[in-house]
Amino acid sequence: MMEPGRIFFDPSACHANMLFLGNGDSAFRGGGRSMMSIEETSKRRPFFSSSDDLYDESYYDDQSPEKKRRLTPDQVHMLEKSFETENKLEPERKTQLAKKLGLQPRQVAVWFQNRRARWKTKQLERDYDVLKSSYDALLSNYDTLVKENDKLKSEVVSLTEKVEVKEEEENKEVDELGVENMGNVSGGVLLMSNKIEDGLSSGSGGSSAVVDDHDGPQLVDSGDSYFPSDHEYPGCMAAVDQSEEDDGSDDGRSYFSNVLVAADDHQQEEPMGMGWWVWS
DNA sequence: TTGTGTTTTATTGCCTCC
DNA sequence: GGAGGCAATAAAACACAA
Repeated sequence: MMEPGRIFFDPSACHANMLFLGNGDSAFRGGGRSMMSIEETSKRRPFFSSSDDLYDESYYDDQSPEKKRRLTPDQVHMLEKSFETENKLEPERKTQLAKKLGLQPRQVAVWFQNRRARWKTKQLERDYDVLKSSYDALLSNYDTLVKENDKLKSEVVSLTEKVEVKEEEENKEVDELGVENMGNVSGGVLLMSNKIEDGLSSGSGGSSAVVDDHDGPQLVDSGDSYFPSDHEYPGCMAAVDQSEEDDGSDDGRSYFSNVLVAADDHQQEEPMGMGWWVWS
């Protein structure tokens, strides 16, 4: 059984690559690259007809030299390993890889180019997921805060009403006493003074006191926040923990990692000197 | 078997860097 | 101006459901 990759070491098979790819890596590049001629275009080879063909010896014997092939699993594996090490290809490494794999340098370059594009697409998907999780968490916390705020507002209204009722009762009492002690001014003043003192001392048990300062009752801040503390709503600004997804072999590097870095401590920072990744 | 969506390999044109 | 990167795209291979 001939190993699928061997076709690329076979001179006749290499001829097929040459026909399609031209004579060198830069043969098709812009500037110095020459455009593919009509004749060359017409010589495009089809890929393998099926994955079984990859291992079918007769397939290689029978097919015309123009047949374009998919890379063998071994070739892809080696390319993946190389990509994992470094996602960009210096000319020397490209030549070495091409020799090793029996491919044209141009094929290796194209494979790396396409592989980078695939990586970028995946990365964008991951970034989207992270952002969406972060957004959902923020939205949820916002709803909680709105509800809490409404609850506190209704409490304030209720307490205010109670204070007003009590004040009215006290005013009535004072008025009644004032009528009874008409002519005894000093006694009335003394009684009113005592009532006021009683009222102040009886309402000062909590951390916040309601007092009458002529402009209506107010909440006096005793140090506790009106709003729920950060302790009460932890992670309000933090993104949801992003665990490694899919095959786990890719990095969590983000195209907008700066945006999320403060929000997600768990976001993995890839060593950008091209520490590398693979997903299968 | 066939239609359809996805993946892979390769081309093209434009851009940037040296 | 050449080399190489990237986005967009073509087209064949592949996967899979009906």
